[in-house]
Parts: sequence; C-alpha cells; structure tokens
Amino acid sequence: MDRPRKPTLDTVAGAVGVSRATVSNAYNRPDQLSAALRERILETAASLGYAGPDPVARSLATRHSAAVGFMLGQGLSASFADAALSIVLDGLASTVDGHDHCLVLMPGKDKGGPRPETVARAQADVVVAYSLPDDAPALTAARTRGLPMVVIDQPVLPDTARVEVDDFGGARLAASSLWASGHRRFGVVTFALHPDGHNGPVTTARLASTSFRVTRDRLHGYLDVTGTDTPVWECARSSRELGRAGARALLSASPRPTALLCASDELAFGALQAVRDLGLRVPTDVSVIGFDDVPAAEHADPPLTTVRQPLAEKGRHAGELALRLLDGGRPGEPTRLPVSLVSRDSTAPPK
Amino acid sequence: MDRPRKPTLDTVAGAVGVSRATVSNAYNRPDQLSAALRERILETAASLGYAGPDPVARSLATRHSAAVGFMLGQGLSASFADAALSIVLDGLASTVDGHDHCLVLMPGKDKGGPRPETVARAQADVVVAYSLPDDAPALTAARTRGLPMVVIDQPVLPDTARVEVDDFGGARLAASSLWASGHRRFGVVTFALHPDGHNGPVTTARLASTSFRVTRDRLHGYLDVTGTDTPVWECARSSRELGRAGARALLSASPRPTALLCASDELAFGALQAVRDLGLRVPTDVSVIGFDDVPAAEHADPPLTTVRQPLAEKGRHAGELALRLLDGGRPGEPTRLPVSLVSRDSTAPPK
DNA sequence: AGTGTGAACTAGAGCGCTTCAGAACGTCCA
DNA sequence: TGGACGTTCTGAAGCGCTCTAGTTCACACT
Repeated sequence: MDRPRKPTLDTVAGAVGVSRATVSNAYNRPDQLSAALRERILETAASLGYAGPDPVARSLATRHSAAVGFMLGQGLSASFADAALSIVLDGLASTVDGHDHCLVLMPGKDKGGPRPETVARAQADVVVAYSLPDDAPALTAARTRGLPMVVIDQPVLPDTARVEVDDFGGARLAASSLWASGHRRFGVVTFALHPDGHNGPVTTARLASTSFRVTRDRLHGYLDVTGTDTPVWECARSSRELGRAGARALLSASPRPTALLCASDELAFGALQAVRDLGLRVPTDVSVIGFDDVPAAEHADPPLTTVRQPLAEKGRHAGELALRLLDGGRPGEPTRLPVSLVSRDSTAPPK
Repeated sequence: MDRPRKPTLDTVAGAVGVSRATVSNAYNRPDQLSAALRERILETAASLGYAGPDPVARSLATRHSAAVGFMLGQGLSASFADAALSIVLDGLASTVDGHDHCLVLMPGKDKGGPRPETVARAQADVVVAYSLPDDAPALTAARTRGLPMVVIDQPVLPDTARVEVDDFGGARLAASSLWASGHRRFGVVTFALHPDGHNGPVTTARLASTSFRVTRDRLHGYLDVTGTDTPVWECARSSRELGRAGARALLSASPRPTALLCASDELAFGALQAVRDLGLRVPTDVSVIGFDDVPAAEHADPPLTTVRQPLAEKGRHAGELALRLLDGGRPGEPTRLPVSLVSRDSTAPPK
C-alpha cells in the first residue's frame, strides 16, 4: 500500500534537470524561459503525473488564496428555495470564477449565519456577506481575521465595501401605487425579522428590534404608507408554502384586506395561491404585490406586480468589489442599485 | 499606509515568552500545556488581534485543507432553479460543515462542468461530482490531481466512491403504473441529454449518445415501457418554464398523448401548467408524472404523482463518504438508495 | 542520594511553493 | 575589443504553521 509520493515541483525539476524556480516559471511566467524548455518541462510534468503547483503551497507563498468566501444567513436549501438569492449568487460566482477564483460557501446554521469557527478556518482572502442578521458572529469572526469584506444589503461596517438597493424606497413605491388606486385595507407578508424560526403575527416589539436590514427596510417602506397598525405576518423563510399560509391567515381577518404586500416574490406566489384557496380572485378581490422581480414573476398566474431589483447585477457587482478588495483596492462608496415598480396583472383598484 | 503586519504564531509566542510550538498547541492540543498558560496565550493573542492559526499555512503543514469541493454541471442559478439539487447540496453542506469542513463550490460553465483550471486550483482535498457529463474535463482534472472523489449519480470511475439511485428502475416503475392503468400514448419531457443548450425534439442519434447518466437512465426507463418511438422533448435545463414549453409542444401532436412522463418534478410542474394552458385537465385529459418528489410536488395543483428519491439523504451520504475518504478510507461499494412511486392526483386511467 | 515517571515545554526540520537578486552567456554596437 | 544590455536560468530565503523527538523539571518512591 506504499503509494508513490505525489510529485512536486522538485520532482519535475530533478527529472528535467533544471532548478525548481524554472519549473515554477514554466507555470506562472512563461515569458521567463524559452518556449522549448517550457515545453519540455510541461511534458515531463505530464508524464510524471504532476498536475501543476499545489494550490495550498502556492497560496502560502503568494499570500492569497484565489478564493472568495460567501457567508449566508441560512441553510442552502432554504436559501435556494429563494430564486432571488440564487440569481445573486450566480452573478457572484460567474464574476469570481471568470477571474479564476473559487467560491467558498459558508451556509448559515441555526442562529443566523455561519459559525465563527467555520469562518476562522475558511481559506478565502475576502468574504461576501449576504442576508446575515446585523449582529451575526460570523461578521465579527471575519473582521478579527482582518479579511476584507463586502456586504450585500447589510448595514455599513467600517472599512467594508457594500452594495445595496433601496429597499425602503422600493417598498414605499409599491405600497403607494396601491394606496393611490384606492386601497385602504392592507396585509403584509414578510420573511424573517429574527433568525429564530418564528412564524406568525408580528408584535410591535419584535418589529422594533428587527435584526435583518432588508426585512426592516421593506417593512418600514410598506408600513410608512399603510400605517403602523397594518397586520404583519412573519414567515421564517422566504418560501411559497409559508407565504401561502401567512396570506391565508391575513385574508381570514374581517374586514378582509384588499391588498397583500409581500416582502418577496416567493412569498407573493404563495399569497396568489392562498387567494385561490379561499375561492377569491386576484386582482378582483385581492391585489397582491411582490418584491424582487424574479423571472417566475412574469409567468405567475396572474403575472405578478412587483418591485424589480437588478439581482444578477447585484451579485456581479459584489463579485467585482470583492476582486477589487483582493487587489488591495479601497472599499469606496457603497453602490446603490436602482429599484423600480413593474406593474403586471396582480394589482388593480379595489372593488 | 504602512498597516502593521498581521500577527503570526511567532508574534504571539514572542509576546508571551514561549515557543511557537506551545502557541500552536494552545490552539490545537489544549491537553499539551497547562490550562493557565493556555489561557494566558489566548488572552495575549486576542489583545494582539491574532485570530488563530492561518488556515493556509496550517493546511500546508498538515497536508489537508478541511474543505470539500463540489463540482457542478451547470451554473448556480440554473442548478438551484432545481429544488432537487438544492436539497442534495444542503444535505452535503450540513454534513460537511458539521465536521468543520468548508464547501468549495465549482459551478459549471458552458460546456458541462467547471473548467479544469478551476479544479486544478481549488483548495480542497476531496471532491464531489454531481450531474456532470460523463466525459467532463473537470473529472479528469480532479483525477490527475489525485484528489479522492465521490460521484453522485454518475458512472463508476476506478477508485471513486459513489452514491446513486436506481433511476432506470424508478422511471420504469412510473411508466409501468401508467401503462398498467391503460395509457398507450405517451410523451416524455426530459432535461439535457448533452451540455449544449439544446431545446426540442430528440433524435435517435442524440439519444444514443446521451452524455448524462441520469438522463440516460430515466429516459431508458420510460422508453423501456412506452416504446422507443415515444416522442421525447429535451429541455436544456430542468426548469418549470422549459418544461411548460416542452409539454405544450408534445400535447399539440395528434393524436394527443394521454400521459406525460417528466424527468424531474420541476419539468412536471411546467407540464401541469401546459395542460392548463391548453384548456385541458389533469388527470382527466392528461396524466402527468414527475421524478424526485421535491417538497413542492405534494402541494402542486393537482398534487403530483412522482418517483421519490431520498434527496437529503443522498447529499448527506455523499458528505459522509467524502469525509471518510478524507480520513484515508477506501471508496468501498457504491451505495444505492431506494426509489419508490408516490401516487398522488396527477395521474389516472385514460378516458 | 539515586532512579523512574509524567507533565510541560522546545528545537528544528519540514510542508511545496514563489520570488528576488544575481550568475552565465550571448549579442550588438561603438 | 569591450562594455552595455537582454535573455535565460539558478540559489536561497522565506510564507506561517505542525509535529516528532527531544529536554527540563518537579515529584515520588526506594
């Protein structure tokens, strides 16, 4: 079972009869040696089964690992049940991969965000944080490691790059359009205010201490228009099923709301279903509005009125910021991406 | 701008007045030094802003990186549009994270799987491959690096751990139940046979050279029952929208199929929609059957008959295999997880 | 006093690579 | 003919850590 030791740079150098530095150059600086020699080295390497410089050793020597970490607020399946997150992540991944960087995923555990130990051991030299609670331990862990960081949709941290959208403004926009068309009785279906898995109506106290920036802003945007006494139903995750249950609960009040404001499209899809469940019609009986404008919004039944934010762009931009930080760039001003209201067929004036 | 150099083990050792080895032990082998000294070291470390041993250097010294790579056949958003994949990935991630390992994601590019360069540079010491074409370059790259590998739903490779489900048997099961209940005119909606983005009817030649094992097996399972002249529509990805379009195309044939066999639930959801689009009813006019049994299948309208495979289990098991390989374990026999037919309301005998 | 023992700590050799300051050897032009 | 210059290749010093094989020391036992 004495499997042969894996070949190293030295092995190859010895075999070809050149110095280790030259072999290294063959891989990293082709201009530093003659094409012929390089060819010879690469051939010998291949015949020895040498797959190129060891990434870890290289990282140690160069002091960067060509990897960006991604810290997530939730588990993977929960995260990706939400198309919006997938799209952002995809934008990030392709940007980063295009520059030969890997993506190190740190999914959230129970209490909002990855465990600090995970963060401490991750081989990444920049991290991107998304949908973490404002006080996530992972954030602290990344800081004490001195990792450059870019946050998406999160509160500013000193020395941190940031990309965000105007969640408050977007939500306000949506609510205003409904208000302007005559709606006066609203219900709000939101995703988590706190990372504790709560499902149900939201109390004022809970609202006041909201630990997710995005939730807070969207909620405040809605309530700013509809009034703070608007009933709010919290779902632990942004999922169709939970949205359906929440909407059903809100719609069973009397007088029944004439419009449902949802914190995400995913929740709105559930709301659409809930309206049908109760034998009512969208938008005749109830208007439903979403947030994100994921691709499915356009094909929903009926097509969903929603607040569009440039999701892929958000991921791509975060990726670029990360790469820039990696290059020693300064964080710079936060980038604010535009939102807009996309009117489709799930909203109409009340009867 | 001369930011102070980051503290290292040596810095801390110097400050406390002990050897580097002792500081290392303070972190990795608390039993090797007195509790008091350990405490003192940790305190000093904290006050110096030392966040613990550098992961890269540690990996070099220990020769393992505490990370498992995950090679994917497609881009992230495409992947996660498919709930099945998310669930598998989530199972994998939690297993792996529970053992203090990171997940390095290598999403696929255009031509089936991550780029070989990406794989060559990934800091992982075991990789899991999922839904790659059988001949993906990433597979070769991982091999030449000598990385232990576990493949999910892919053909056996020498010296590779493997978890799989009986796709052929599952598909056969589904088709047989329909056949037994009297159906004779079928249509099949499948996801990609080749990583070339093709959408449309499938030719015999294309079918014969299918490069994804899963596709091949499910297809063959269906066609084994329904006959090889059954029309098959290929969708480039497993998405609701593409499934809808494909189903619509198949249903416009005359005579119209009385049953649609879909390679995934996601495609089946699209098919459900397509039937409605045409003013027909499920299952009265058309039966629809899926594959995977994702959570949404139960809540579809109507609830979807489908082939269940233990998705989370699959991911978890792959994770465990990966961890075992990391520990120097042998690949062992492939694990075959069970499939079963879950009958719900989307299937019925033909009129 | 001599010996054995275990606990607490250290020295130093790597891990596999990059990189910088040269060395060696032309070539070219004055 | 000689020196300035370019190209090609080398030597050796790290990168920050782990780990084996010690050394030291206090204490107990005879």
